[in-house]
Amino acid sequence: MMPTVSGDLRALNRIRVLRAVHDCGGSRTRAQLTRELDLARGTASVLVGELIESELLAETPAAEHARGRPTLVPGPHPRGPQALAVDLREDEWEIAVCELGGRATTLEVRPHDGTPEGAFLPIGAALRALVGPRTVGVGVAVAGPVRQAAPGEDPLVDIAHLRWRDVPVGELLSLGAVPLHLGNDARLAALAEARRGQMRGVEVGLHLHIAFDLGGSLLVGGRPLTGASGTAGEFGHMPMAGDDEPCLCGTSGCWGVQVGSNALLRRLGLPYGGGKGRAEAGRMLARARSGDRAAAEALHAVARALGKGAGALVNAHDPALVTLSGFGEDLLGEALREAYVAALMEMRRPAPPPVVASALGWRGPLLGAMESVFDAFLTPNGVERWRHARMHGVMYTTSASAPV
Amino acid sequence: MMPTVSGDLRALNRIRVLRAVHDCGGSRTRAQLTRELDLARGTASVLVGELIESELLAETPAAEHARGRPTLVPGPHPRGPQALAVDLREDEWEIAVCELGGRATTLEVRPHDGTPEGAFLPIGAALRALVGPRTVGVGVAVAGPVRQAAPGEDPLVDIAHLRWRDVPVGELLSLGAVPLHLGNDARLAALAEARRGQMRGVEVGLHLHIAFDLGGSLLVGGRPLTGASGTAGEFGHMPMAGDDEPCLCGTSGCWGVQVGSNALLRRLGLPYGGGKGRAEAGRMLARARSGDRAAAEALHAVARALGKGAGALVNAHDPALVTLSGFGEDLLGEALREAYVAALMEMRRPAPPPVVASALGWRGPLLGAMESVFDAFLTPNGVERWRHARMHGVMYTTSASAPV
DNA sequence: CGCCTTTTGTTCACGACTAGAGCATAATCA
DNA sequence: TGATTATGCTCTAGTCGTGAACAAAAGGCG
Repeated sequence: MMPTVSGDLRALNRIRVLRAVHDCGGSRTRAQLTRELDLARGTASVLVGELIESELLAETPAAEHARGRPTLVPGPHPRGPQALAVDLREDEWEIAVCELGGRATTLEVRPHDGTPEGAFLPIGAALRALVGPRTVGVGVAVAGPVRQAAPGEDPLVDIAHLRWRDVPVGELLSLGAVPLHLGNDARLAALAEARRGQMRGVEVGLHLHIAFDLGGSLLVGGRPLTGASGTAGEFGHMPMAGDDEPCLCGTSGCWGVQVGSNALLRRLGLPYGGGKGRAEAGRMLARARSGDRAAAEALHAVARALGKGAGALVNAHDPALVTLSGFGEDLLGEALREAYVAALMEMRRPAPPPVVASALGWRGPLLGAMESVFDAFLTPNGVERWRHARMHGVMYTTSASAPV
Repeated sequence: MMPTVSGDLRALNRIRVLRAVHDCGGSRTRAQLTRELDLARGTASVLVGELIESELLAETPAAEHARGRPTLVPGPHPRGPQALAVDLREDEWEIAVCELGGRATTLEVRPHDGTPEGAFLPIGAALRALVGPRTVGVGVAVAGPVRQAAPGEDPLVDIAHLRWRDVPVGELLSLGAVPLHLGNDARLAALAEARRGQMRGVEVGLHLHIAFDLGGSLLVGGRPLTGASGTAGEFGHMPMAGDDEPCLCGTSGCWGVQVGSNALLRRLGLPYGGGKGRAEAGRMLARARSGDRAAAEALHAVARALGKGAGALVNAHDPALVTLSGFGEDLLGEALREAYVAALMEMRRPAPPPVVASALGWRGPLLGAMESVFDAFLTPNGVERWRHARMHGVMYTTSASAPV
């Protein structure tokens, strides 16, 4: 992504325009974009013209006018690029179709039986029915680490709760040449938060996604870190809780064992694990809110564990903000805050990074899956391939026949 | 750093050439560089010509010839940019002068009395005597967190061992308009390791620097993360050791309390802390190597603590490699390795990231301080300011009178 | 010793890009 | 209705990198 010739400049500026339109959800006028991106009016004219011609953007009249000549609003083209996004949780999955600008329309929500085939074969069938000439990629959020041993190899998924080991999601989905972007749910929730949530404009942030257990991601420069093989953010498997309980990951004392709906149900002596108990956990949270002593005590214990670990992570990574998605919102409160501040180094206590609820809640992973597709598309390669495909009337793929 | 006009292209390519020369230590021929950077011969000709004219590079004849016309080797110019680098440890400091390409010449090594004034006033005097028209910045590595509350504000330093709080290093050094780059020693050791050590070419790596206690840095894309206020990498203040001993940072159970020369001496019942005991710790390590039971047991306990925490960090961040500098090299061995693997998630055990000794050892922080200066210099702003200064015969500074 | 081969440095015509100015356009305001 | 204002469009000027043609400086070889 380092331009060396003037042709690269044009490609880069095309992407700057598309990215700006996408990030603002198609709400800015062309004149505003021109100023924001510091382009000459003539340059913007040429750029937008090209993007309209290649069916990447379409302009609609602006609703409100000031004094001068009315300006237009660039937004998604009716035949423009589409991302398919999937959120696969331990107990159900959801598919949405998304356009440039970030509008996501949920098409299907269905439970699954907890086996890789039971989950991914129906998802694959549903996706294949949706793929068309507008599709630029499929993004899938899964509730476990996504591991890519070497670049080019198929990524594998493990979900300890469900006893999934080395699940070849790509094979099970059978999407052919359609680009597949697989990602961990917590990381994708963080990505969505960075683009359209509380993390907007935050240089360094920590996002924690609490569902059955705990996942997270460190956001740097608006992008979640991936690690060498794609499995960064497994903060739950650091021994920060001070106990020695065994964890399904193969070690013991893991922080994640103490945080999440599994931990809550375990503390209340209820059955947990295996991807079951989402509704039950919700009921317990409601009871805690309405004064049930035992439920409240369990919730506070979980909140304290979350706060302590969050404080330790803040010590280590110095984020400006901490956001919580999934059940995290329900854990916010005095118990969390006390444990959090107590875990902070004295140096950080005068101005502790705020801990706040995610703006996207449970929709984070799905929206992040969408963003991961558009992130791959809004690159010189991606956009040039689209233009090439539109010029020659072929499908958009990452393989062959496209200019490198 | 996003080019939009063709002039930015030239500036960017200038930097690509300078960066390549710097990173290879001035060992590549012009023809090699041209191929590596994928430039046309004509372009390279113009670029190098400009860089020589502005006294950034000088060409010397290549020692060995192949068949054709002999090529030249671009290297540092005799009147070219210089960085001053300082490594401030708890007990002594060192100053070196460095040129483009990375050659560092140590000028002075002196002990200090452990007070901010006792350390920084003499350093400031020494630096002011060295500053000249070639100076493009001063880099200082300090053995504690460097905190910048808001951009533009003077960074402050805390070193708990020495009871330093909010030390205004910039004021004490009084360097006037010379750009000052202050950094944590562990982070700078990681930076040096990424540029000229084992971390070369590693996308995601974890570096741990063990001195009196423990510091570290996560390397992403060849750059150490800094955090929101510059204090990322304080991994030692996560409660990963499983104990509850109080830490000078204000909390308890900190991993860093169990790792480093302070921990080693404490386990042996010897006096420790306050920036004293480096030599004593060295003697104990030698004793352990030569078979002393008590010393070996203490060393192994420290190594196990280091291994356990390193494993936890690898679980969380998924690096491809872990490097150890300072005393870390002495802690490598079976005790560390066992604790390390035991702390890894089962998923990571088939191919655990190697844990190896740093290539730069104790020189890491100093060389990292140098790299931090050149990192700031090898940017469009930095190089354009140098060219501007050389054209008008003025000093290089970050302030005023320079083109933005 | 002289000539051919090989590799590198230099020069220049060419195409591509953006900035910026001048002009056209389409609304609001008085 | 005409002045004002902000925006879109068109065209020229300046800059950049490419790539080909040419010059230069060595080694290889008879």
